[in-house]
Order: sequence, then C-alpha cells, then structure tokens
Amino acid sequence: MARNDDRVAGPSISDVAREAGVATSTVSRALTKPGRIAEPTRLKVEAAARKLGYTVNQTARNLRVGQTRTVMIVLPEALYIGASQTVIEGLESVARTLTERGYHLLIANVSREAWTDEHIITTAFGGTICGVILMATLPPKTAELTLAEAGLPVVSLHFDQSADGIPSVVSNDFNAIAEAVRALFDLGHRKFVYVGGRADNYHEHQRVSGVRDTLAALGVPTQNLEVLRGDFNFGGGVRAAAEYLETASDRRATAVICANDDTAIGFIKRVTDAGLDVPADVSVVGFDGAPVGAFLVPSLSTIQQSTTELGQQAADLLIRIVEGEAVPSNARIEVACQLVLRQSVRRIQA
Amino acid sequence: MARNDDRVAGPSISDVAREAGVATSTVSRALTKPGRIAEPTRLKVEAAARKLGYTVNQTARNLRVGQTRTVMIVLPEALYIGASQTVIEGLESVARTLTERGYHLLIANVSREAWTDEHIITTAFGGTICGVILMATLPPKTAELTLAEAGLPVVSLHFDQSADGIPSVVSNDFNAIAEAVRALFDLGHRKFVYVGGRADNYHEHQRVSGVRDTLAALGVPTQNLEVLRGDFNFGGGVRAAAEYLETASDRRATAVICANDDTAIGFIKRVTDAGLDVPADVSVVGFDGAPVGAFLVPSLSTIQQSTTELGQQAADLLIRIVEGEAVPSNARIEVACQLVLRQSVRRIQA
DNA sequence: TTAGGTTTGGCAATCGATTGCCAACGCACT
DNA sequence: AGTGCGTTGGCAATCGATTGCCAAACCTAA
Repeated sequence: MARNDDRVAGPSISDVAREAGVATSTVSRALTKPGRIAEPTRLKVEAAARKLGYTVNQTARNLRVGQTRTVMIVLPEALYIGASQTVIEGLESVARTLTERGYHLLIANVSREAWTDEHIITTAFGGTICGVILMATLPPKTAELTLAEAGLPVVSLHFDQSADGIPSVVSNDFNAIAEAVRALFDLGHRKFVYVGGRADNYHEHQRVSGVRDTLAALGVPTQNLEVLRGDFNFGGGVRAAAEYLETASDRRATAVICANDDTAIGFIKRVTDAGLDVPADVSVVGFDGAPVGAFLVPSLSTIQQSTTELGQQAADLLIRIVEGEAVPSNARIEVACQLVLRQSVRRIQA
Repeated sequence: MARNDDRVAGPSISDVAREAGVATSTVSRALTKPGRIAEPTRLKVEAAARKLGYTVNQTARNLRVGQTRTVMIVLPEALYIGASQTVIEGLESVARTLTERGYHLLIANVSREAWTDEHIITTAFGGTICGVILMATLPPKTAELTLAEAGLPVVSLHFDQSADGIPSVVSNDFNAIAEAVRALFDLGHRKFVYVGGRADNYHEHQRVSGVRDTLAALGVPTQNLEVLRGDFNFGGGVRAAAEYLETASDRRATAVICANDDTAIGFIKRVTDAGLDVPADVSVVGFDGAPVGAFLVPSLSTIQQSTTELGQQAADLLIRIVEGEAVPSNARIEVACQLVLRQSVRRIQA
C-alpha cells in the first residue's frame, strides 16, 4: 500500500534504531523503561534520538497502550462572561493541575446545544480521552448515547452530583451564605432582600435556602425577607433593583444579598443611578469573589469561592480515578468559601 | 502477544464486520465513503454498527490517515483574570468555531514557564495535533526544539507576527486609540495622561504611539501628554493614579487614556477614593470593552475589541491552512475596534 | 572448563482503522 | 457464447510504538 507521503515525515522509532544500530524494541525500552537497557546502549540511543530530533508519536503510542492522557472538560451552558469568573478560574486551575501531571486538556464545548452534545459524545466514545471533568448539571447525551455509557471516569466540578454516582467537588454554598447573613444581622440589619439566580439552578437552591434557614434561626420574621428573581448576570441585578426601588424608601430592606457578583454589580449600578448610595442607603453582598470586586466604587463585599482549590481537587480526583485508585462514586469533596466584607456593607443603627 | 484486556473493550470494526457478514474494509467504506458501497450492504453494516454501539476509534484512525482534527491553543503568560476578558472571549470564539467545523481544541497552557513550554513542544511534536493558535508573543521552545520546527500550521491571534512568518489576526489598536484621542480632543480636552501597560508588550507599542501621533497631528504640545506606567491590571491603574494625584489639582490632565480596562478601573478606584469625581474632575477611557464596563459607577468608556470576530477569523484561517489552502505566511487580518463613550467621559469648557 | 544464572537485545505480534489493488460478479451488446 | 466495462467487496499492507517471549551474551562460581 502507498505511504502517506504528503505528511511531514518526522523521524520514527525505526529511524532512530537504524541510526543507533539497534532494534526498535531497544529504542522504545531505552527511552521509557529506565534500567531495562544497559547504560552504554541507552546513551547511544539517546544520542541518535537527539541527532534526528525524534519525539514519540503519541497517536501510535496511545493506540498501542490503549489509553491516552487527555482529559475532556465539559463547560456549562454559557461561559457567563461577566465579572464573576468561577468557570474560567476553575478551567484555569484544572488546566494547570492536569498539565503539571502530564495530562492534556480538551475543551469539549463553550455552550450547550444539540450539536455540541453530539460533539461531546462522539469525543467521549472516540477513544482519544481518558476522563471527563463535568462543569455542568445537564448530562450530555445524544438520541442514542449518553456520556455515562462511554464508561469513562467522570468528576463533577461546582455541582454536587454525588447522589447520581458522579464524584463531585463543590463549594459549601449553604454555609457560606449563612455566614454572610449572620454577619449582616450582627451589623444591625433586620430587613433583607435576596436576589436569586435562575429557578432551576443547583446553586440557587443552596443559596436561597441558606438565606431562608439562617434568617429563621435568627428569629427574623418571614415577611422581612423578600426574594427577587435575577439571572446570574448584570441585567438580572438591574431588573431586581428596579423592582426594589418600587418599594417606598422608608420600607425598603437595608441589606441585599445577591446570588452572584454580576447580579450585585447590576443591582448597585441601578440603585446608584437612581440616586441611592451604597452602603449609606443599602448594604449589598455578592457571591463568587470576582477579581474586580475590590476595585469597584464602592468595593464589593462578597463570598469568595476558592476556585483554584476547587479546580485542583477536581483534577486531582479525576487523575486518581484514571490511574486506578478506587474512589467511591458518591465521593464529595467540599471546599470552604470565605466571606469578604468591603465598602458595600456598613453597620446600621437599630 | 498479550491483549490489553484491562481496558473497556468497545466493539471494533472487525466485530461489526463479523456481525454484518462482510469484510472490515467494507465496513470502513460503508461508514465513510458514501457511494462506494452498494446501498443494501451499507444498510446491513449500519444496522450492525448501531446494534453493537460501534463508534470509530479515533486514535487508530488518526494513526492510519496520519493526521488529526485537533488544534492546540497556546495562551499568554497569564490569563489576566480581571475585568478585561479578551483572552477568554478569544478562547471561547476559537473553541466555538473549531467545534462547529468538527475540530477539537486542546489547551496547551494557562501560564508560560519552562515546564509549560516543554509540554507545548512535546505536544506539538507528538503527532496528535494538526495546527496551533498562538495567543502569545513569546515563541514556545525548549532547549532543543522550537514550535516552528514542528512544521505545523500556526496562526497568531491578537499579536501581529506576520512579519515573522506567522499569519496573524489582530485588532487595529493604533487607529482605535487615535479615534479615542480625537474624540476627547473634540470634547475640549487639551491635557492628557496615558497609562501604559508593560514596556515590552506589542499592544503597548501600538497604543502609546497611537496616542502620541494623534496628539501631534492635532497640534497638542508634547508636554501636555504625560505617560505613566501601568501593568495591564488593576494594581497598575491604582499606582498610576497615585502618581497622577501628586500633581497639583489645577495642573492635572483632564483626560486619561488607559492601556486596558483593568488599568482604567484601578485608576478610577484610586482617584475616587481620594475624593475626585469621574467624570467631573477627570475623564477616563479604557481599552478592550470589558463586559462589566457598562455596569460600573460611573460606567466606563472604552475601546471595544471584536473578540468574537477575532477568534472566528483566526480559527477559520487556521482551518483553511490545515485543509490545504495556500495562505501567504505574511497574511494579516485586521478587525476594527469600536469606541464606546459612557459616563466616565464628559465635555469640558475650554 | 562447565553449569547455572542474569542481563541484554531482537523478533514479531499487536492496537484499530484505512486503502491500493485485484478478483469476482453482473450486465449489455455483438 | 464471448467480449468488455463498471460495480462491489475482500485481501493484506500500512501507520508507529509497545511488549511477551526467547536466545544470545555475559558473568560467576565450582
């Protein structure tokens, strides 16, 4: 059969073998099995390889050994390009950890649609990847196949899916937001607004119940909490603020907790444009710890997620599974958040 | 020799062939060469494949055909996680375009150090990728090898490297910043500050000379432009602002142009904390078009880069090269920016 | 010198899919 | 029936590296 002569050749293992005057098997072993080949021979092989500029063909290697060192990451429906950067920071941290450990990272998607799921599944079944980091709640699937059927190790990042058999690495949203609520209470606040995200979202459940339960525990009556709908983005915060402004000024809540920083930024923008002052008139707390928060006017109080830690843990967990460690499928690693109070929050007189 | 029996088997092409009662070559052709196999046979093969849940093993396929459909992206020294999101938006756009066209995207790095370059080069020579999107000026290399030597198609995104033989897709920084300077001039401003980025940066050259040349053309004397050093991040803006505040208030510039939005945000933060008002006391313009800009207090004027268009063009250009189109190595695609004036800028009386 | 043991390196099968070449077959026309 | 042409499907080589098995080479000790 004809060779693929149109491709950039690049020396192969047999070229090195010929150059060094040994068999291909010896080259392979000299390069990958320390101790298996006598030192003088090994040196000869290495010299030949260097001289020819040889690098191993990973495709051939992967085919032979039946596995790769490439991990696929599935990103959420949208990248939420705003101020909150949990997805990106998570991606960065995962990428760094995997690269350090000699793995490759493949981005499966940057949105979630029928055709991207098709791509995800094809890739999962294509034999080129060895594991999946899932940063999404929607399980990827096509008409015929699901991700689970590919039989690959999967780890969920940000979303707790341990109950569905996917080991997960998550923040403790509930505790974090509870701490924020208590802090505001301690500063004298008694009337609250919570601006949520999307109703069906995992984080939304965690966060809104964190607010509700904590206020109840503190003895704050239910009617002193108003829940407004946001959308995890700037616009959602703006709309919620417009609603907030409809209340007579002497009956407004003094503390506003937002489902994320983008929402908080939108909220602050709208009420400031309406002539209110943050924090003189209303204290605002966000969630996520967007890097820009410290440099806003006023600087934004927030609940900082340890995105780096989260990504690292997820990548590490996946690698352990890939490398054969027995990890229970309901494993759940929880990473703590940190409350950061800045200018957007102040004490009020009772 | 022993089989790799520890791996999840998954049906292979020969299983399908047996099931359908034909040869493996027929299966391969039935599935990939439309028209080459008689319709009844093709149907039989397809049924068998579906029954067995067969998907082609991409590793084997890639080895045989001698190429892959995976593109590697090399990111800059740091992801600059701040408000400016040109890198991320570019990444997203590249990923979307490649995925749509059936290519895979591999992230090579999230920082640039000796060991990441090692990883980049190994990957480039590993035969698993077919092209590179370069979002960095530093050419990746190890002690022995350079990226160029891998003989892969490369396209540069954001940085003009067409003079070095790498087709490039870039914004026209120079023109964009010139337009901003003229707009400020038309609003009555006569005394300017430019807060730069890092001295050795490609964009920095473009932008600072855009400011200088335009002011000269407008007849503004050289001493009416002060150039301060930033660092493309919030902190750099804060430091530049501190320097700005040292000037007596009646001799300060009324217009400040920053090398990017992060710098502008840091600058505004610092002067606001010092009691100045933006834009009453000083007008500020950023660069990049960070999504959060519209929701800041005051909302930020900026020069918006068409990151989506940039990423798309880069991915498209690379695919064309990969698929054999003859693209001159000094190709240079320029994408226009757009000046967006918001609250941070105002007209002043002469 | 020889038996026994340990290195060392080579042979060749193997991973799974693709594809050049060719044989077999069918059909039409003479 | 024979010739010619177009279709269809099978054989087997090939991509490049890994690795089980074995034999040759070397070493040590009796």
